[in-house]
Amino acid sequence: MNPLIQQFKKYGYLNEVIAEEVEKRTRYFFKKKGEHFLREGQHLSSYFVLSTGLIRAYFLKNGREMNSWFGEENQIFGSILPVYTEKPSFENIQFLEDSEIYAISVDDLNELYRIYPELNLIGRKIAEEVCIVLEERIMSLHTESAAERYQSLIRLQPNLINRINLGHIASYLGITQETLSRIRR
Amino acid sequence: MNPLIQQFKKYGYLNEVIAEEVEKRTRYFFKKKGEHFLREGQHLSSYFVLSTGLIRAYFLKNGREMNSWFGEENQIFGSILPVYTEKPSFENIQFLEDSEIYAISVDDLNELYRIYPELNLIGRKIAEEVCIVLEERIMSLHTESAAERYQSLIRLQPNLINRINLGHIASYLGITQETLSRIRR
DNA sequence: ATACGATTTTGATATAAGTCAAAAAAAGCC
DNA sequence: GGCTTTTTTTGACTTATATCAAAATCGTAT
Repeated sequence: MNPLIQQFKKYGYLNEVIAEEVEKRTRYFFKKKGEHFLREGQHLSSYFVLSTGLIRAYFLKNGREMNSWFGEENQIFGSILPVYTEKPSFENIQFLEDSEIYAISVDDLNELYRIYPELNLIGRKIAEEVCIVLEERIMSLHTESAAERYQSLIRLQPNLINRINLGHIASYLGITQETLSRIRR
Repeated sequence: MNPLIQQFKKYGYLNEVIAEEVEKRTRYFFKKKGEHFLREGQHLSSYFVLSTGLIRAYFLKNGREMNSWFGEENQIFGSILPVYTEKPSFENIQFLEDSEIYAISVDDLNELYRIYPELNLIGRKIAEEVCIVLEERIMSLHTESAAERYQSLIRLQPNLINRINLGHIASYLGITQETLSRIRR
């Protein structure tokens, strides 16, 4: 059973028939550190899971890279936004470590939603859980100082601190790396 | 057909049977300006729509009110978070104008999801659309200056500026009202 | 061990936004 | 219309964080 199906099963019952259909449409990739999964402008939406590795999503703002999120092993994530807006993605997705990735395209997934409507239960719960994560991030950006945001990150994703360099973390927090260095001290 | 059902129908097909069941479970309220719909600590999750009126969600941070969002007519919104975390809501919801509100409790909705699994399609699309709105807010808080965030608000919800006082808007933007007053000038 | 590039820290200064206090303007109310 | 309360603006000063420059440290390949 591939890791993507394992993730789906966390959110609701997935019968054998549907699991088999997801399996058929799942693609496996091995990518080396530094490679990109998605580049800005490509319109390749998908949900995916890493069995090993680490990933970041970033976009360009005034020519500067800004990290929007990091992903570790056994979390489900994806770029959903472009699917609905029909705009090309402004998001870049890059591997920060050698990674094994299992992905299903949103086109394939939409086909499965159509054929097996009960799969929408899982899709709904995933989206609702994403909402909660996004709300926490909003709270953090809205109300916390730079130092507090750093503490929140440590609380929510403690492993990241040891796997990701200071510049990337600072950009995720919306501060400069000099400021983060001073906070750490 | 109540406004809540109208909103649901924007996201996908809703047959007569299900629409009737939603109708039965919809509650109507009239609330005067200043009244609360939800207060912190109450665990009454629901989706709702205003046919007339204006609403704000806020929470307390160091004894100070911080606005997290505003809602106008014919938008669907709700406090979903507490349902999943099983924690009491930290969110307060208050009417900024006399309002007519149509609400369905999340308990009722979950019952309908169970009986009519095809309703999950609509639930999924609503949650996915909420994700997009939240992502825009994150981008704004993450990358923009106070003045730019004010411009973004004007772009996304232009009516609010005329209906909501400066203090509330400043708190939503994460700045003081003195700063917003200076930005406006 | 040495040397190289990448990453992190430190220092000096600049800027955006906050704080506190008060005045001005607008909105409600009898 | 005049009075009170709320909202918005203005001013002086403070603080958090950014910027620019340089030094120190770390990681890794030779």
